[in-house]
Amino acid sequence: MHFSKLFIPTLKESPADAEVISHKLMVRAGMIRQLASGIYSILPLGLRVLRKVEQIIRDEMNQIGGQEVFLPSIQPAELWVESKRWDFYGKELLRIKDRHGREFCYGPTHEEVITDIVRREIKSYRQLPILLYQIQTKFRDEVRPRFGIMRGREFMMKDAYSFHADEKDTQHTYHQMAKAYTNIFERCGLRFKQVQADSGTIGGSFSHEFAVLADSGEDEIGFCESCGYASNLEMAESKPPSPSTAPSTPQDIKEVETPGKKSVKEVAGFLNLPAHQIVKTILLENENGRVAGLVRGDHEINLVKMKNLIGCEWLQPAGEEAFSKKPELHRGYIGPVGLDLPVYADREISVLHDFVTGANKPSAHFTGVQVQRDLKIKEFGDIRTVQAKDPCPRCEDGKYQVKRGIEVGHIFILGTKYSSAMKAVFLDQHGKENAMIMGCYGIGVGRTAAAAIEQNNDERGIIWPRNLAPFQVIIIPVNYSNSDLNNACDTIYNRLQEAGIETLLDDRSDRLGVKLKDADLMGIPLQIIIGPKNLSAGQVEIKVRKTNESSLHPYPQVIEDIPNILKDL
RNA sequence: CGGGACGUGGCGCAGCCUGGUUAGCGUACUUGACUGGGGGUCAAGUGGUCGGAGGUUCAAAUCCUCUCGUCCCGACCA
Repeated sequence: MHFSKLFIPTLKESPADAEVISHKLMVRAGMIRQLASGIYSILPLGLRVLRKVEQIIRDEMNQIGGQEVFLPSIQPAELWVESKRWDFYGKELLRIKDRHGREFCYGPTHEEVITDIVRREIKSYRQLPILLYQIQTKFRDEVRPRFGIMRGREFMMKDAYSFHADEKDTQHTYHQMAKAYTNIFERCGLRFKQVQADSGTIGGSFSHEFAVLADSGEDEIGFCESCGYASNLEMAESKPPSPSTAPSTPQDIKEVETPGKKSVKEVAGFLNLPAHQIVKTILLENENGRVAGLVRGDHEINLVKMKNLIGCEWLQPAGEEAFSKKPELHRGYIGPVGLDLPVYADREISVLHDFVTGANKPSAHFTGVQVQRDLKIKEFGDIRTVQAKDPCPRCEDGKYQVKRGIEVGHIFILGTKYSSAMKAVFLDQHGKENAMIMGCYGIGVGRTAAAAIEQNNDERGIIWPRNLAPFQVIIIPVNYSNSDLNNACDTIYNRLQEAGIETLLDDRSDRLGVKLKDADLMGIPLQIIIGPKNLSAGQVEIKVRKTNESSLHPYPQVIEDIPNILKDL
């Protein structure tokens, strides 16, 4: 392709509203433009990259027997009512009405549609399993879109769904899928981790995320270098505490005045005690009312883990009205002693002695509190968020590390959540009717491309991993109107094209500096720079974007070497 | 949804506090000349009525009210 004919509007400066590096660079490199909050137009250069990601995904999906489909993005409300998600999905579901007033939504995901298709067409265990996937635009009316294409409201996603006759077969596909995802992200040149994850709104029994390690990531990943255990921090297990020996003479419970001392830090400082001798009481609400959670003062409560412990639908911090309705509760002075609520405590609490809690009255705390003697705990469990340097739950000496990650893929086993609700059933060998077991598997296509930029860039621009690069090679003449240079460029260009190497020829009349800056910005892996002095000496310069190293090669022999040079990038 | 900020040619910004000439700068764009190995120089140009509506005033980019949009920080997700 000739640069002068392409629509690649590069920019010298980053737009003011771009925050993360991938967003800035995608806009500057002329890959995307914003239309509205979280809604982007993909320009030619951007589309080339997305197509690369898609092709890798297709390839790996097909490898494990996936069949590509293309489902409607506009979906009738009835299906969503059937799955109970019409109400449950909330405001994120973009709802629309047609001219007859019939309700539809713009699909944020496609479990309903795919389950509907499968239940109509598949009746027998003989037709199972089946794995269908699509690459398509989704719409989620996010509370807060941000980071450019990384968290858009409209975005390109690969979603796959599998249907099975039994659990074992579901798990088989799940593991194949995990392997395929690993292949995909490796081929995309990403550094990532497969981490244990919560199954979130979609529900189900087990689930992994694929997280690309990057500081701009919105997730936190806890992992152990020793044994390889890795989990989203919202699910990461903590190691059970080792039993501590109770002091022979436990302190008596005593009320102390702590005026104005509300936070753990303030109370610990005031009483001259370490933070882990303070027990925090967090007031929460779920569908059944209020509950309390207890964690050590130096720990943070983990709502996801606590929700799973309780087994409730949802769980969130109690709002302000919870305090105004219950005058006996005082913010900063709540404690579990005599608290008339179900109290769930982190396991670490069970080995504490002589600790401090709020006294449920203003400006007072209890000291010398003992678990057995003073507290009524409904259940102990792992409800705290692990921290860096915590011991690994899976091996002897490992310690947690915590890094940020971008969730680019997520795989779930859904069980029969949708198939039961929507009656997707089949007859087994014995002629008995069963609900199909389902799995679902997503990859954010644009997010994957953005994540690749987050991991591969420098002050000059993008450094595309080879397999995602919009072009493999860019030919940059110092002056394309010079006939010698022009000839050499055309020769190289034609030969590379014939060899199936995607090549961009910068035939613009701009000065060299402009062309080099753009080439660096766009991140094309290999630059071939052709100038009059080198050429008359029978040489051209080859520069590797990643290392910024350039070398002179004899022309025209160099043409034969390019494929090999590319291979090593 | 709660908290904060911003909206001035394509892009990046100044002007606003303390209303008052033709709204300014950089860049981009057009034309010409020179130049030609890292966003070059000079010259001449094109392009905005200051997000929108209402108000105050002799006079509003500037003050007030409302509104729309965008971004950032926290609870959700590919």
